[in-house]
Amino acid sequence: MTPTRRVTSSDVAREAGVSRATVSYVLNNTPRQSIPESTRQRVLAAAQELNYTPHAAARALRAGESNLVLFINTGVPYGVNLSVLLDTLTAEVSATGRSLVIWQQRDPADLATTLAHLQPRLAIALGELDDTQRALLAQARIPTVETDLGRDPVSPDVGTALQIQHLAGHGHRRLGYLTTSQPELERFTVPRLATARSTALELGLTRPLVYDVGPHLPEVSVDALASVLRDWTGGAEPVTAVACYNDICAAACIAAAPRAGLEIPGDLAVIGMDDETMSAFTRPALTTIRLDMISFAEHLWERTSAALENRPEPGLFSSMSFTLVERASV
Amino acid sequence: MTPTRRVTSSDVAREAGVSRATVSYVLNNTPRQSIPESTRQRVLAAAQELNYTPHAAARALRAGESNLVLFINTGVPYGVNLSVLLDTLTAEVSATGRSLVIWQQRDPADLATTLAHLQPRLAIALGELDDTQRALLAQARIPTVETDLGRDPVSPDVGTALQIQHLAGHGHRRLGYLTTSQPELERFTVPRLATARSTALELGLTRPLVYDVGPHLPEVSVDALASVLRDWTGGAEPVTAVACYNDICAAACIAAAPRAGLEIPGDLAVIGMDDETMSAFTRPALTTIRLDMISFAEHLWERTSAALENRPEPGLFSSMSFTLVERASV
DNA sequence: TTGTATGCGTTATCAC
DNA sequence: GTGATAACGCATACAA
Repeated sequence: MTPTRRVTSSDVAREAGVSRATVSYVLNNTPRQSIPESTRQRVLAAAQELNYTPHAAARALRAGESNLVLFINTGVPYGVNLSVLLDTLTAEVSATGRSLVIWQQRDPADLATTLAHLQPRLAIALGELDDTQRALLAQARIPTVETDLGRDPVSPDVGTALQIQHLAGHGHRRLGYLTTSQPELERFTVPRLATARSTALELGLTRPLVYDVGPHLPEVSVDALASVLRDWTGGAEPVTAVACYNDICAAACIAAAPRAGLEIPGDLAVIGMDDETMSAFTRPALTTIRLDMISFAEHLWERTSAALENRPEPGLFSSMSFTLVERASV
Repeated sequence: MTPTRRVTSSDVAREAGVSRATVSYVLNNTPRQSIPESTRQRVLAAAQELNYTPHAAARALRAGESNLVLFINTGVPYGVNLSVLLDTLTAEVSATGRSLVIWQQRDPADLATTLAHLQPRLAIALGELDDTQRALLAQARIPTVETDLGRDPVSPDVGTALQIQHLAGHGHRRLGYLTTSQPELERFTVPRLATARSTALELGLTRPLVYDVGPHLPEVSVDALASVLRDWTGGAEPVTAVACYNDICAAACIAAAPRAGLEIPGDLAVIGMDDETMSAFTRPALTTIRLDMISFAEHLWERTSAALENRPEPGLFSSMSFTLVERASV
């Protein structure tokens, strides 16, 4: 492991017997500059031979901007959906010669350091930024797109609407809704609950009963949930179906039902959201809503690169990308 | 949005009535240079006022190295575990004044571009790199730590061993093992299977029967699995317990059992791995192995920063960090 | 084709 | 002790 110096464009220039300027022109295919083929080949060969890679920092310094796109995850827990989003976005961004880089937020205040280290050209925030962070990004003049998972800020919440419509389509009039109070998820839970309510209203259903399973999804008490289900289904006007914030809530609900003496879907229908991998293996298998994350990622990048190039914003995210996954719980 | 120029150290110097050198000395607390308090205050005030942030690229160019630590995810799907690992590692790294940045690998060949853009000081790879990638990192002289999720390359695979021991402790002598052939997961599946076999051997159990549920976890056929379970449990020497590569396989197994006329845990015990969130809500609730990802992340960073500072490698990852989560499926 | 200036922060060296 | 000058790191693009 000899501590060899970095290969710079000077090395290539010397090797090829030309100036550094020429090296730069050849390697960047500068259009305004014609280079004879023979020289070009010599330079290319030298670069190849020495395994030359331009120094990113120097390039960024000179260009005044970097090639990085920063993805800020404010705390949305990872699942298949986020996984696919990140995958697709990464490919999309790298196709433009840039790199997508993900930053997992712990302390919002650390954003300053991260920005200073990275100097991204662009930022995509999943979840909600606070005002200090927005100011920071604005001050650094980094165009930023804030987004929800599968929801364009201006698009309607099609997923939740689909849940309610599906239940109504099966004749259910009195619904329950399971939500969570996990703080990082507020940005998602609040609008989903609102959509559930308004869709039920539009469809002429009664106002859904709501239960908050608590702030920590892995620790949902199945017994407490069972007793809620008993209450909901026991009265004069029993709830016959439950829509859930996500598949984890739904799985808990499916686990709780038998303890309340309820059979699914006979006594109680349950619909989830997100189509997590394990949802295919609950008993009965969970009916849920799947979002085509690939097209959402493409839409998101469309919006982002529009911001980058001062193009007009693209239209709404297509509602066709939400599909009902019909299994056995409704 | 006035296209104001960036604030540079020259601006601060002018504002404070000193030279750029002095600004640098003050802002970096350079030990070899004494600065009187009055000057220091003036510089600090000016920097504050102008909201000065040093240009990362310029600094990196000068220093010859960046403050970035690159986390390369070669394709491990996101779940709670990875989520916690990333969270913890991010905090750990940022405590040292660096930034952890995550790169989701799509095309292994894109690593070259990413490295060129980022010039990370250090790399941590989750999953297996190919030789081209290793060469690339070596050539760029970026110290790299390759790792598995929860398994130090030199530590024994305690998790899988625990699974088998737990089943043996409950009197099971004939085991089945469920694995997957998803290519990105090979790095995990192969050693786990090997450990399952060797542990069974050590414990005097019969050699486990193995079934591969296929390359794509979300599409496991529950029916096919049910028929395998029938085979396994039907012979003269029936399998009485199944250990699974992960909780998803285990959930599929729990879903398949009733179709094979098997009751869990009465006729067949099932144990998973990873303690996914939904595992608490299967029926019966899944017994599984949890890894304390926080301590694993700390260990990983320990190892990584040792590589960085040429300190000796720390010891093995403590096996105490694996715990059995006893629920109802064994 | 090439010399040279430019972008920005850091630090060795030197002057007061 | 205090602070300024100047050179350096590397790639790029204009003028010659």
